[in-house]
Amino acid sequence: MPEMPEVEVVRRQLESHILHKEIESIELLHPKITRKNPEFREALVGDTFIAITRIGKLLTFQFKHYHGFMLGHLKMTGQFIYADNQGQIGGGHSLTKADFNLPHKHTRVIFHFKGNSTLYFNDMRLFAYLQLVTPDEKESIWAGYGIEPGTENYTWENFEKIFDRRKTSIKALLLNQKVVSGLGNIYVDEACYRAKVLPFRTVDTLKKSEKKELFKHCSEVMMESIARGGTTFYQVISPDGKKGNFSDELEVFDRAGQPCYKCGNIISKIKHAGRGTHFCSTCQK
DNA sequence: GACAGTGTTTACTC
DNA sequence: TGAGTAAACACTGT
Repeated sequence: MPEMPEVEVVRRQLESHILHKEIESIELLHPKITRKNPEFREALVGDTFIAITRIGKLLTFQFKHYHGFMLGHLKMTGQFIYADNQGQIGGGHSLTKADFNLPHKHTRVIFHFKGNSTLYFNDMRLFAYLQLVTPDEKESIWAGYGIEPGTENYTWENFEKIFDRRKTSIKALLLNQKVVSGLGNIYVDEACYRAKVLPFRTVDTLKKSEKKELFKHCSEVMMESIARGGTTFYQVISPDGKKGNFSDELEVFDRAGQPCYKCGNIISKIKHAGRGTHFCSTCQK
């Protein structure tokens, strides 16, 4: 599910719940999640999370003692859920881990903290991972990411350069994490709609004014989504067990066959760049 | 029951 | 090097 706004919401909630808590034990329920690293548990038990950062959709955890990082990627269906020592999800509202049947058959890793709180890492499809890396590995992985909305390197000067010598489609370019980091299928479709460009156009046909619109809306759509807790369709994704409500703001994604809010034309859906792609053929050129 | 589709990324082609 | 496709997997919806 998650794109950058959803991962950022997860990061913030994890930060508020698990920092400075000592890891008492770890249950590894599926070897693939930790990339079959036999030292995973041994490396982290007794240690403490001290920082959680993010680049694009990649979470990066830092520890008090372990000299290295744990990278966490949710891919399509990964989720973290936190339960406090009373079993309350997110540490104190009406939901409990019984409401989520935790742990369940898709729970892959469980962190037990001193004081009896728990962090569950669930993933249905087994694409997600929690991986230990050295500081050098972390640096080189981070260096591979493109410019990211909401950070200082997301400037018009840098954005304009991503179109140089490229002939791929707008959608394929914006989905490429090495070029722009954080955008996924939902927000690319939404940004193209707001910028009034068709996502399958090749980037060499874009006018400067259109590139400027994309620059603006790629960032705006993600910032608005973070403010609303992200986009959630049918799975709860955040450690607090709460749903984001940015799905109420989606103008084209998942709206195939329904009328465009601006012109009333029916929203189209095609497959492009290997992904479901939504657009209004009247509003977007 | 079979099969297409799913929000990500990467390895593999050409 | 860039671009397109399939595959990793387990579900849901038709």
